[in-house]
Amino acid sequence: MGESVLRKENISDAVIRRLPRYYRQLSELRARGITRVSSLSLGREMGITASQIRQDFSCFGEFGQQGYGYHVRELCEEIGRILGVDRNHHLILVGVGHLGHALLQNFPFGKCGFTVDAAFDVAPGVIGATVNGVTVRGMGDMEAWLGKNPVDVVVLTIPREVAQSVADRLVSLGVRGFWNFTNVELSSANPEVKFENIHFADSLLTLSYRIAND
Amino acid sequence: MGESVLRKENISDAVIRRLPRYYRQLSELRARGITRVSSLSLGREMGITASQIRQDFSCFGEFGQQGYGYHVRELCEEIGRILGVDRNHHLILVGVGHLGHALLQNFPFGKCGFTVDAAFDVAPGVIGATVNGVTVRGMGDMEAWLGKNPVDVVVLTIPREVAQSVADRLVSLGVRGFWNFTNVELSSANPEVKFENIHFADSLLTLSYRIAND
DNA sequence: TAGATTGTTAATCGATTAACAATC
DNA sequence: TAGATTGTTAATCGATTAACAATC
Repeated sequence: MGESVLRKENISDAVIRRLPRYYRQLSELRARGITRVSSLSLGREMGITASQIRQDFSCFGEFGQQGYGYHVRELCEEIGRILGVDRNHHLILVGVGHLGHALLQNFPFGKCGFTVDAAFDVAPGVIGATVNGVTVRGMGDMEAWLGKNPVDVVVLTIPREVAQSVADRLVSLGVRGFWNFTNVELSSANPEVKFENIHFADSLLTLSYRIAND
Repeated sequence: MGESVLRKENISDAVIRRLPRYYRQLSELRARGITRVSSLSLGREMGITASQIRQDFSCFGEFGQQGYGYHVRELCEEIGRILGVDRNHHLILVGVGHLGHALLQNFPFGKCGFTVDAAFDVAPGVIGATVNGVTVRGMGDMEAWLGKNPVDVVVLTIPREVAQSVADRLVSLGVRGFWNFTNVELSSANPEVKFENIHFADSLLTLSYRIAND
């Protein structure tokens, strides 16, 4: 028990997307001082079957104990490790507009295991500024800066028109992960490069559909 | 052909979530001046099988023509109607912090079919201000204001601690749709109430997982 | 020990893909 | 007409749920 090695070859996207929810729920149980949880009770709280929870966890190891359930802190830390919360990834943000600014100010990058090393923008007005401890640099400095400071992920909060070209440029500089807030589908010839999209408009439109239909 | 009535009883969530992507892609084809598209070519551009595209569309009507394919403008408008882009929904935003501010400034609510009627906050500093044409009111005014101005959707950009209680309050005032940016799972006893979540942290954590694993 | 609950195997369900007759 | 492509039915694939032996 307790080995956080990958046991299954192909973890489905559906499973991966449930992991952060487990992590959140377990963190909350922890905060509430609860030390033990069964798949049944966790499932009830999350609206998920106990079966699914056990199946999901079994992709990554054996974290429970028959007759007892799961130790909340251990399971929470285990899932945190699976998600990479302890890896101290490095990240930069490109595009310090309203949204980029809001993320720099509010978003708990640290809690997700990320350190924000820099921000970049084209507007002379913001270049040189410091937002929540992060220095804003000119986009022209990206090559030199990334040469010395490799990063794992780039947050893209730039206009959609330039998203793909900026992404291409960053891929050529070694970036392999993009947190994409532009409402376009980005792609790369290199399959190692991962894109995670936050499509605001898509999200609101599904809500629009649902309030009018089901 | 061309009837945008619901033909299937239960449209799966997966289908609904693909609709905005179709809408985006078709809008782009339109902007590029392309008038005709087949399920095969649309699928190639989107990384989806032609079969799936035809299955998806057939949930809502018969929009194509054998031997020809789909008329881009018609199909785009049809999907826009399905998503409710033409319904002129009304919306308010609650929580005018950095993120709320950014959404008010940047997000194209109008293109999604929404009119922003007001914003609310607790901070005396922002109450009375106008952000991108939207007046910020005190949360104490919500009851009176919503009594006179019913809305379809509330954007929640408030601290997570107060999210559920504010949502409850709004549900009791007749709100049936929430665009939830707080990183908590909200719920309502009323199954008519829909929650659409944007979980930033969950999204970044799945990216964190993927850059380290597959 | 008896009861509880796991991890896993088997059964079910639903979603995706393939195939094809209909027809523009 | 011949070629292309639809909408739909059938086949396949994968994900969820149920069942249960193992065991704490």
